[in-house]
Amino acid sequence: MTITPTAKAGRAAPRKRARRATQRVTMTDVAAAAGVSASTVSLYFRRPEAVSPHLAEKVRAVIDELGYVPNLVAGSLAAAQSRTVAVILPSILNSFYAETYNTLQSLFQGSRYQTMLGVTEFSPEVEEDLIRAFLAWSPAAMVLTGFDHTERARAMLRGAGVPVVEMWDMPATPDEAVDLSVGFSHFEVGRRQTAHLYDQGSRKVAYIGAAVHQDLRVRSRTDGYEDEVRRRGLHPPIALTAPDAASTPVGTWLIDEVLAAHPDIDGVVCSNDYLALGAMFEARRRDLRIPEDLAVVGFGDLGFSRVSLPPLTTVRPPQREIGRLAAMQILARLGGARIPPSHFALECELVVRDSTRPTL
Amino acid sequence: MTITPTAKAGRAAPRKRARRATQRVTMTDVAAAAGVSASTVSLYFRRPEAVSPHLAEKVRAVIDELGYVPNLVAGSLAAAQSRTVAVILPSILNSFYAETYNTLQSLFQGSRYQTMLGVTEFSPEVEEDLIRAFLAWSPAAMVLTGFDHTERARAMLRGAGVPVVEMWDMPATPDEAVDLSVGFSHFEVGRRQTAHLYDQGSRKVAYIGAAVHQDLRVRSRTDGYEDEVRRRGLHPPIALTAPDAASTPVGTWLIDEVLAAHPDIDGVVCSNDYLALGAMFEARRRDLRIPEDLAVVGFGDLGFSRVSLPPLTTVRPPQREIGRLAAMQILARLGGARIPPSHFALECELVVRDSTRPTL
DNA sequence: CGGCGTCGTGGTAGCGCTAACAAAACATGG
DNA sequence: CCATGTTTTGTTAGCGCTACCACGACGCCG
Repeated sequence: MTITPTAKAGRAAPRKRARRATQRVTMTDVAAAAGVSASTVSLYFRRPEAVSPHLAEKVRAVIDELGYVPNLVAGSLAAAQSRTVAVILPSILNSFYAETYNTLQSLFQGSRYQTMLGVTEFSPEVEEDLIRAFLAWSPAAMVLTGFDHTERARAMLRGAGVPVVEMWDMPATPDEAVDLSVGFSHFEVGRRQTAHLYDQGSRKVAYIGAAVHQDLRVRSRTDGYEDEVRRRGLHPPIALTAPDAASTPVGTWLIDEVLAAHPDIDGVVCSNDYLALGAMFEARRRDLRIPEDLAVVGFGDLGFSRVSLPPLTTVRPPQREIGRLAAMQILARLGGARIPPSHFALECELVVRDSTRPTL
Repeated sequence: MTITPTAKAGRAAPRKRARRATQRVTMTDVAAAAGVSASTVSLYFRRPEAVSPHLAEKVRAVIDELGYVPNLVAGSLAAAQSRTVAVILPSILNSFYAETYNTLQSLFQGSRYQTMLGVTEFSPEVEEDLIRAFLAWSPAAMVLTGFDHTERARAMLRGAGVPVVEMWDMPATPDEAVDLSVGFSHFEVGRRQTAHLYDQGSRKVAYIGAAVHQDLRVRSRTDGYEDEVRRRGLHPPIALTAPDAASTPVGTWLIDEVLAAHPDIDGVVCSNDYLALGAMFEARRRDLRIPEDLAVVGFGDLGFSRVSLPPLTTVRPPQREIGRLAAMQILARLGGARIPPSHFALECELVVRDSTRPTL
């Protein structure tokens, strides 16, 4: 005879549903301890000045005593909006994007908004996923880099009903942007870098770029270079680009290739200061004099550019200013201002140093 | 006779509370359209394999058709936990921390967790605020850098009841760590950098460091340097440090100062490759030969170190491996594994290049 | 002094989802 | 074919907060 295993004794009357344990201090606890209603506590957080000083003091004391931390998840659900701003960057290894993020974070933090950062590594598909994920958190605003999104991403952004800022580029046409944008013309930057080399005496100027296929902004700078070369008409454009991310080793490699094919170039425009640094290392290794034999101009004005050997002429993008303007526009909108979709065009500064300035 | 302004007509019977407009597609909409219950849709998202293929197909179709995006805020509230991992870094301008973040993001994304990034700029107070803000989102886990937190921050972390990983350092005693940790000994790194210079023939080795007061890890490396110098007993330690963030210009400035006070040093340990780069630029500007007159060792193995002039000897920290291990431990815990608080000690690799290798 | 607007406070219905439970549908074995 | 498991699906009560509304207490004015 088999023994019935685990003969469960007659199950008790349908016991009360187990209350899900959450030992966390809630707003209701605070209200009870302070002898006020939950709405008063809520009001105290959202508009402290609307609560009488007497009660406010009492609430404050209880909050401190109990160590109450408001549950933002619940708050965001009830308000159908969170105090979160989603920021999407192509890369944070690129220090200019990183600096823009720093500016954004500190400005938003000052207004009690939390930033969430996502990194796409230049893939529009990854970007689409990130946008979807962030939107599921009902952010108060979205900040993106560039205008290169998938159709679906664009649709989600349009339908989100929150301020959207696209930064670090300029829309070709007004409706290329989803909403607001802050940036500058990379085409102009490329042209200006190139013109500067000719103006300093170069007669044959090449271009080296990295991540061109992923980063449309690099592409625009390349276009600016080609345009200026054609305008001068001294030689056909010589542009060599690598699919890899911009780095110093890639710079040495690219300049090596360019010099092999065109030993007579006397100037080179680089899509990035890291590339320029690599190019300069390689040039010196070949005993080329900079700028006499090869003038070099970069982009980014990274930390080392000021003190490299020789100091590097470069274009300084308004990294901080981009972040500041983006944050300001968003905060104004969130504050109720009716700002129409618009673009804020900034300028880059050409910082001339010895890598293009012949010593007399 | 005054006309009553805006004589509100006898207010209608307490009208039904205005339903807050939310045109967003909800799970209930999906359920209705698919002819199933909401919990089936919910189940479909959490454990698709538990739903019969027939219904799953139907649900999937409706989701696509309606473009439904689950509201994670509501989900997190109900589940009392979100699929979010908070990551706090001291800086993202420092590319090794940035690389660790990249690794974390991609690993967590693969397991459908979203990362939230906060940057402290090396301030424990900012860190405390960030921790408080993140905790209000009930993250599934927290990842921090180092062990230097305020007492309140530590208390919050202990009470959070979620996995906590502190990375990039080694706890002095087991209970210095809140929970899990992944890192390596910076003291050992400092010692090893110094020993290497002596072993390569240097007789008088100085140390330059940046951000020492903010970054305890730099402090540990400095201690390692001093320990090794004392052990060799050839000269007293010569350490010069700057409060600024590590950068190439700071490197040129520091080596300048050191050489002014101690013209006879023949080796320098740098807390960071950027500093080392600056030091090398300045040394070459003074026509010092590297490594014959001055050997240089850095830390970080940044992109340029491999191709600089000369290539830089440096210590390569396991940036990716730190991120990978941290993510693995957390995912294991979240998957139900019972891992006790523990430390994972990693090794750094000394990469010897020409800046310390005399050419024969 | 009564009516009315304003201010401060409290009551309460959701926000959209998950988890616990219950019920239904299906499978299995004697 | 029934008794007994095992899936699969449905029902419902919250999660902790905010927004809307109601209400009482004042201050003000004619």
